[in-house]
This record gives sequence, C-alpha cells and structure tokens, in this order.
Amino acid sequence: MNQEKGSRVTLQQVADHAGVSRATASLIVRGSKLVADSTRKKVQESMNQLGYVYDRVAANLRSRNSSTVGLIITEIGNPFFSELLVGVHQVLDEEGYTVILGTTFESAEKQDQLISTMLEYRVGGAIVSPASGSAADTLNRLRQWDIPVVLVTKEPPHANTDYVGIDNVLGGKIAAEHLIAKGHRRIAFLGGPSESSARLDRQQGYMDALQQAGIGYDESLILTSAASRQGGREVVQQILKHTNPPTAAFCYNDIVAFGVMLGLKEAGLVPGRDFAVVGYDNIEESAFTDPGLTTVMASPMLVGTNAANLLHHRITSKTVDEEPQRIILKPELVIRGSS
Amino acid sequence: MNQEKGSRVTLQQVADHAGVSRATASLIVRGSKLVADSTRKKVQESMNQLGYVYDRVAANLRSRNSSTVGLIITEIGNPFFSELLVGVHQVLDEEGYTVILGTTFESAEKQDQLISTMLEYRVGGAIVSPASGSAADTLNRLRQWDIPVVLVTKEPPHANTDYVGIDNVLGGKIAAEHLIAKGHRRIAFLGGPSESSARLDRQQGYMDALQQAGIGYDESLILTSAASRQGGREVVQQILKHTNPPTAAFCYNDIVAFGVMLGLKEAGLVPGRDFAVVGYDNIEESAFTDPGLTTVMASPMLVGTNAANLLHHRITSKTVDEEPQRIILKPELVIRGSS
DNA sequence: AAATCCATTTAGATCGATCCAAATGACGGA
DNA sequence: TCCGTCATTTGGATCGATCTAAATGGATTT
Repeated sequence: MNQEKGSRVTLQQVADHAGVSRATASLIVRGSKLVADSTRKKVQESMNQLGYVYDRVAANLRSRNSSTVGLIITEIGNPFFSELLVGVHQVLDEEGYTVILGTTFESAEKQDQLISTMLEYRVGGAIVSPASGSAADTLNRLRQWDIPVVLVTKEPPHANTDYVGIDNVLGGKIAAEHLIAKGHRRIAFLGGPSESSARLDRQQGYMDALQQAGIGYDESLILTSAASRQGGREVVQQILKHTNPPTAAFCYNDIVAFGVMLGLKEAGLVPGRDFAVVGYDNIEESAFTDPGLTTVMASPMLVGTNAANLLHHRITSKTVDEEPQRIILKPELVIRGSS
Repeated sequence: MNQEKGSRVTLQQVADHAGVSRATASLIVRGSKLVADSTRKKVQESMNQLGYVYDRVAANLRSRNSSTVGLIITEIGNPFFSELLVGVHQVLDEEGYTVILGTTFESAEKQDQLISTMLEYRVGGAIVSPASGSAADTLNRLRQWDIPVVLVTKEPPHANTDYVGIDNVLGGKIAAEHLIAKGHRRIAFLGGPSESSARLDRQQGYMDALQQAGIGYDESLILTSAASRQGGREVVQQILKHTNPPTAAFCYNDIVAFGVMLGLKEAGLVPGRDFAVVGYDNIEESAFTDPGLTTVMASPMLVGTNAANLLHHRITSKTVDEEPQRIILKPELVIRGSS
C-alpha cells in the first residue's frame, strides 16, 4: 500500500520482492496451475503488500488478444437501446470483457469515426446497430481485420454478417391482425424513419395482414416521422385531419406511440376508447402509461444477450470464416388498455 | 489495402515501405511539425497503401498517458443518466477520449469491481456517480494512483474530490414553495432510496420551505420507495390510505412522479386537478406526459458536460493536488399541468 | 576553409506484460 | 551412483509504439 504516487507497481517489482522471476509472477496473475502452491502464496502476499494492479493494456499488447468489445448504437435516449445495453453488459461482464460504447445518433459519418476508434483500441469484436443510411462497406472495415461483428436490430443490404434481430415482418403482422380482430378497418401505420429496414419490414407485415383480411392498404394512412415522442405527436395531428381518418394506428415503436397517445388526448380523444393504439418494443415504460400500451414485445434485453453470446462465441472460437448466423427472435403481442 | 487478414500493419512496416525510420513515421502519426512536408506526404502515401491502423494501446503503454476515461453510473434505465451520458460524450469525444462505461445498479460491490477494471485499463480519469451505500474509501483507490476523479449527482461524506451536482436543497425548496403558493397545506415527499444523499438534501429543502411557511412538516407524509415507476405507484397507493391524506406531492424524481401520477389515475384521481404532483430532473419525457409534469429542472446533460470539462482539465493540467472544485448547478422550476 | 547553426532524421532503449524453449532440481528405479 | 521423469521455474526475445540524445547535412557566418 505504500507505493509512489502515480507510478505503477510492475510485475517485475512484485517478482523481486517475492524472490521469483517475472515469468513466474506472470503465471500466477493468470491463474496458471503450473506453479507450486507455496510460491503462489508468497507472490500473492507480495502483490498485496505492494498494491499491485494488473496492467491489462500491456498484457493485451503482448498476447495479441483483446478483452474489450465495441458496442455501437444509434441512440441512447431510446430505452430500447438502454435495455439492450443492459443485456449486452450482463453477458460480457460475466465473460470478463470491457465494453466501449459509442452512439452514432444515426449519422453514418459518426459511425465511421467510431469504427476507426474501435480499431485503434484493438477491440476483440463489436456489436453494431447500423445507422440508417450506412452501407455494408463500413462494417467490412472491421471484418477485414478479422474482428467479428454482430449486427443488431437493423441489417443493411448485402451485409454478410452475424445478425440478431426481431422478426419485424411477423411483428407488424400480429399488430395489424390484432387491430383487425378488434373490428378496425381503417388502420394507420405511423412514424419512424423512412430508410430504416426495421420500419420497412414492420410496414410489410402490416400490409400483408391487411391484404389477407381482404381490406387492402391505403397509402395515405402510412406516414413517417422522427422516432421520437414529438414525431408521434405531430404525425397523429396530421392523420386526424385526413378526410377519412383511421380509427386505429400501429406505431413504429413505443416512443412514437406515446407521442401518438399524447396527440390524441390533446385532440380530445381517449386512446383505447375512441382510437386504438399499438406500439412496438415493449419497453418498460409501456406498462406504466395511461392507458397501458398494447405493444409488440421485442425483448431488447434478449437481443442484447443473444448478440453478446454470439459475439463471445465468435471471438473465442476464431471461426470468422464460418457461415454467418442469423438469430431472429419471434415477437409476441402484449395486450393492454390502448386497444 | 492488401494486408494479411488478421495481422496488423505496424509503423515499422510503413517506415520500411516509405524508406524512413520508425521514429520519423511515429512523428508523423502524431502530427508533429518537425518533419519535412515531402517526407510527410511520402509516409502518408505508404500508410494508405498498406492500410495502416494506429495502435493506440501500444502508444499509450509507452507514453504513459491514457486516452480513455471511465464513466460509472448507477442506472442506465433512468433517462437522467442517459442524458448525462450524452453530455459527457459530447465533450470527451471532442477532446479525443474514449469512454468506458460501467453500471453499478447501486451495488457497492459492483462499483468496486468496476473501479478495479478501470485501473487495469489505465484510464486517465473517471466520472463516478457513487452507489448509495458506498464509502469514500473506494474512490480513493483511484486517487491513490493519481487518477483524477469527478463525482456527479451524489457525494459520499468525506469525499475530498471534485464534484459536479445540483443544489438539491434549493431544488427541494422551490418545489415545495411552489406547491405552498398554490395553496396546498398537506404536501407529501415521496419516493427514492433512503440512504441517498441527493434524496436527503431534497427532503431538507422541502422541510425548510414548509417550516418557513409556518406549516411544519409531518413525518408521516415522508415515504421512501424504489426510484422507479413501480416504486412511485406503490407509495402513492399507500399515502392515499392516510387518515389525513395530502393534496399534493413532491417526488424524489420524475420517474417516481410518473408512477405517482399513474397511481393517482388508478385511484380515480386526476393529477393536476385533484392532486398536485411535482417531479425532479426534467427529463425529456416530462414534457410529454398527460398532464405535463411540473418538475425541477436539473439539466442532466449540463451536469455531464461540466463534469467532463472539469475532468479534462484535471487530466491535462496534472494538478491533482490542487484544491477540489465543486460545481453546483442551480435548479429551476418548470411549471406544467400537473400542479 | 572551418565553424556554427538550424532543420530534419535516426538508432537504441523502453513501457509492462507474455511467449518460448530451455534450465533446474527432487525423486524413484536400474 | 547414475539416469530419466516430472513438476516447477526462468532468461531472453517480443508485442507496437514513444522517448532521448545524438547524428546528419545543407546553409550561413567568420
């Protein structure tokens, strides 16, 4: 405990203090069972006395393996991602990785920057939720260096990479089917950024359901917006001015749905009675709104744990050239008061 | 661009390719103006051709300075922290740092673990929101190694460290004064973990205001809970059973306040009409509830940017022994429909 | 022509660990 | 006593960069 301020205690110093070689001390910090119990005890005693702190940076440099992984998401403000992040941490902390977090705010340029940073830090792998406009090329920069990448939530075309996501077509479909079963015939699809593959898939499922029910879809009831509360609020104000307004809406995600419900209240309508609303994601908050939000459960945390497990597998088994894996989680409908 | 898969291009290889020494190449990647323009161009050309990627890990090892900083928070789920995180990133990304994030979930043990990890990764500094039960000792482990630490939001007793926070006493006071001015006489203080210094300060301000107004406080109207929606919901159910129930509540934070508003609705009361609610933090969502939440604006992002700036200052100016600085932001009341 | 200066470049040691192949030494068997 | 075996320990090279102090060489001064 009595070290010089600011200067680290090195393994060499520990070894000298304990009267063994640096190599032996190194074996001990790595928990090797090659060393005799008596020496192990002696060295550990010295480590405590000197206040030794393992230098993972130096170790990683020599051993050519990294104990850090990158996590790139598009938005921290969205609880979907904070829950996903919890899932990722849960698995990776356990396995001894340290996570470097980056947020792109949906900018492809920022995403590129972040990938450069992660390369410079020698991350062992990365979990990436690609920014909407970004091409597969960017991601290949990582794979080019044999760094495993797992994509989550969105998949740019031609990205030949591991992917963990949600069956968005199915999700859109069960949402729309639910509203149809409730007797609605004019159902809007509201919000979300137009370029997002996730949004397009949900829209596809929504349209499929309407077609199959023999209703057909009305292009004028499909509107995009920012994926925010404010976006939802604006887009519902707009749809209510429609000459033949809908009686229900399926929203891009829960956040948009909250905005939609707020917009409805502001227009004097009661969500769940005068107008049905269905969201997507089932973030924690959805159970606590008034009325509770009917939504498609996307289990962000499960996406996170799956992605983390897959990445860990790739990193340890060095099988980057193996066939890419796709894990598609099946969404389920959670019915609450809003529909 | 034609490198062996998996093996990095080193500065040595770049230097050989360009016909200069490793040292010169090193000067160039660091942007030194000592080198001639002609050589710089030549070497940069080689870097592009070979696809060189700077190895920040090796560089940090030799130069004994770190370009990473640790950020330890208690909860990612709470938007207060995700907004704070955005603020921190905003400043530190700009300055060229990389952030390692850790979440304690309010566990002192986990916090200890995270600090160990950050030490092992040679972070240049850390921003920490201490877990409620944690002592100052833990933090001193970082300072012992001359690693600057900036505390945010909470301050354990005897932590002789830089601190950025909000004037919680004042915040509690203006919240209570607002409710008193609205004519309320029985005002509850609801939710939050009992050990938290932030909570105690807010409670202090609340009690001060009541005393000064000649009302005095009633211990039975002060209740703790988990700092979650569910916590707020439960605690309001409880307080409504009081023999002489309050007509207004000041809540530990916005999240608790949302739970309180939900609980009121479930009990058939309309927040803002039958019962006034005031929150704390002014997270984004507070403007989008029904009714909008009156709350004490704590500007989490501003806390983040201030903490990041202060930390950057400490890291660069090597003045760890300088008098600790305390930045206390003044909160303001944001009045909306809930009161 | 020699000395001085300045701008640029460089060799060799170093950061703190791991890897490898080889050394050490105790022990049992021939 | 000598040797092979096995468990343990070790020195020296190495990861990919930076640091230091010194070398290089052309221009300018004396």
